[in-house]
Amino acid sequence: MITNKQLADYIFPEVKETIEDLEKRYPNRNLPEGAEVTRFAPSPTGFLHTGSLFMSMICHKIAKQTNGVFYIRLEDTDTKREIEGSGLELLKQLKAFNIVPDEGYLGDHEIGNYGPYIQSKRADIYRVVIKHLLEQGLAYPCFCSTDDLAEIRKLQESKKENPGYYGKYARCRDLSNEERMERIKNGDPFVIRFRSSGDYHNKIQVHDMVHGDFEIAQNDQDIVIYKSDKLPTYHFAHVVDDHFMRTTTVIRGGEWIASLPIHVELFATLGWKAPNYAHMPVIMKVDENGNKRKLSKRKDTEAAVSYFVEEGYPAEGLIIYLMTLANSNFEQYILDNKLEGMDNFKLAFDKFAIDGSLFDMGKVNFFSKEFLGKLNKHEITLRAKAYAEKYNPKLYDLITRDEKYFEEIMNIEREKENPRKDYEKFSIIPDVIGFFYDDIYSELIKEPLPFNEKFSKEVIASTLTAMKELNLDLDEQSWFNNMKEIAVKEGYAANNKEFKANPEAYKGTVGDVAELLRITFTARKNAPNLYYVMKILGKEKCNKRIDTVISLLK
RNA sequence: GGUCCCAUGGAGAAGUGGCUUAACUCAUUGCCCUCUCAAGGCAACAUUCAGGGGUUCGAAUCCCCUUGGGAUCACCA
Repeated sequence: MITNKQLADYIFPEVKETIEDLEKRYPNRNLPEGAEVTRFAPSPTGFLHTGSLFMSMICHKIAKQTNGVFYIRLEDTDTKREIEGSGLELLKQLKAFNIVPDEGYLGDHEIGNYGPYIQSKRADIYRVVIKHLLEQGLAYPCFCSTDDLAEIRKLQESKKENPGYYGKYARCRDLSNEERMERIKNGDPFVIRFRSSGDYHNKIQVHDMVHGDFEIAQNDQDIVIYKSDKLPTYHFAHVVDDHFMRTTTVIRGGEWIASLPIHVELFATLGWKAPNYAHMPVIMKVDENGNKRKLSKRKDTEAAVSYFVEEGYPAEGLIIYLMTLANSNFEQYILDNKLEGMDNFKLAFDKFAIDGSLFDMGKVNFFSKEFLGKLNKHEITLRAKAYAEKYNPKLYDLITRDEKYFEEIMNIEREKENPRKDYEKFSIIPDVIGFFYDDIYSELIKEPLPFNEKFSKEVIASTLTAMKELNLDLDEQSWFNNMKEIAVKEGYAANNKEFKANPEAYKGTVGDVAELLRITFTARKNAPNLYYVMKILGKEKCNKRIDTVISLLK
């Protein structure tokens, strides 16, 4: 008779280590009381999803605020879906959002004593545990093909029973070791399944850091733990890795709640203490039919973190927004603290929303504007330049033509208590301030200028000509008074009141004059403060633009 | 369909039996300021907490039902 041990040895002859060896190799971490060891465990299947950024931000923050450890583990056991190079890209993206792991996979190398941190490189570790399970009769090889599985499922559906590989449907569960051995020798492809002792009709009590306590049916599925490609499945790898990497709290998406019974049983069977779990709400979006659904990378631009990077959103804007989604009291905190950072904010699991909330682009814009608004001219220029160099040649060209000039433009109404908040992202800068540059200006004035139709060409021309005398060397108030004086001389009312009292007596008001000038200099009706626009352009250029516009009128 | 979770305004939410004629933030709208815009200031926006029953002197808050929404049921993670 063939024993479990003999079978296990036959399947994994090369595995000599035991679980005890692994326990020694990965000792408990020596950390202060209350320190959390968290991890972000992405699959290298593409670029960073906004939901993943959300998750990793939380893991990072929780570890930081408890003086714990935040590490990254690459879950690359699905070789079919793997996209070459995306692991490195993931790390770069995280770094752009100031999420830097203390330990683990770093893209091109790894640090830490609990590695390897790439699952495909941990095959030997999984095998030690699987061999142990095999020896104990807690796992067994399964030879069922996809067709067999489909057949089982069909049968179950027809009988309205739960689908899956369990109980009497687990055909390979009670094969004799002789038969198993023979089929393996025969070269039959196989997977290894965990032998569940659970009963679906029994409930287990589970605890979750954000959901609290709830009941859920026991697992009774003999899940695959070792695939035919000799790599573990998620469930198994999670249990083994988080145990030996000594994770204290597993922070992951709410979609994992349903498989919690599997993980609970696996931990219990192995005699290991399960980590705490914190299942996060999933970020949602309303689709065309008015239904909520998960933010989808295929359908929603805002689902890809790269979108925000390429558009030039400040990383802080998105992070602040995501933090408000995590703990809604963060919003008040960050506003009270003038967006100065979150180091003193305590993220609490029990303050998380349980249901997924809708992604609100408007609020991302708001926080981004706020953030960009409080940067000084130097900082915003540096950031804009760094962004433009990578993603926006047009903007990069504008900045590098004359960085000081660009800085002054950025500085319009910036150095004050409540600065302008014109930009939520760098990519819109050229559209907003392009008129400051002659070549863009000359493109803009090819379109008809939006002058008020009540003014004849002659009036516009004479008014503009008179305004050439406007003194720019004054402070703002005196400058405006000067403009008023000239305007009055030209037949405009000094203010609205006077104009309204006797509309026939005037061509218009100073406001109209300011508008004429604004349109002349910027080719638009709306622009930043006229005084600063003129100061930055300079007297000479202003008068030149006046001449240009007058010539266009004819 | 089974299992689990959730349900306060356009959005994020506070609220854990009386302090709530429901806070705060974004969005929207209006007014003020004003050379336009941005910013700023002020105001409006749920007579009511999905609906219905109950418990209670008293419920958004506790219980039940209904309805609606979400998650999940792979050799994917």
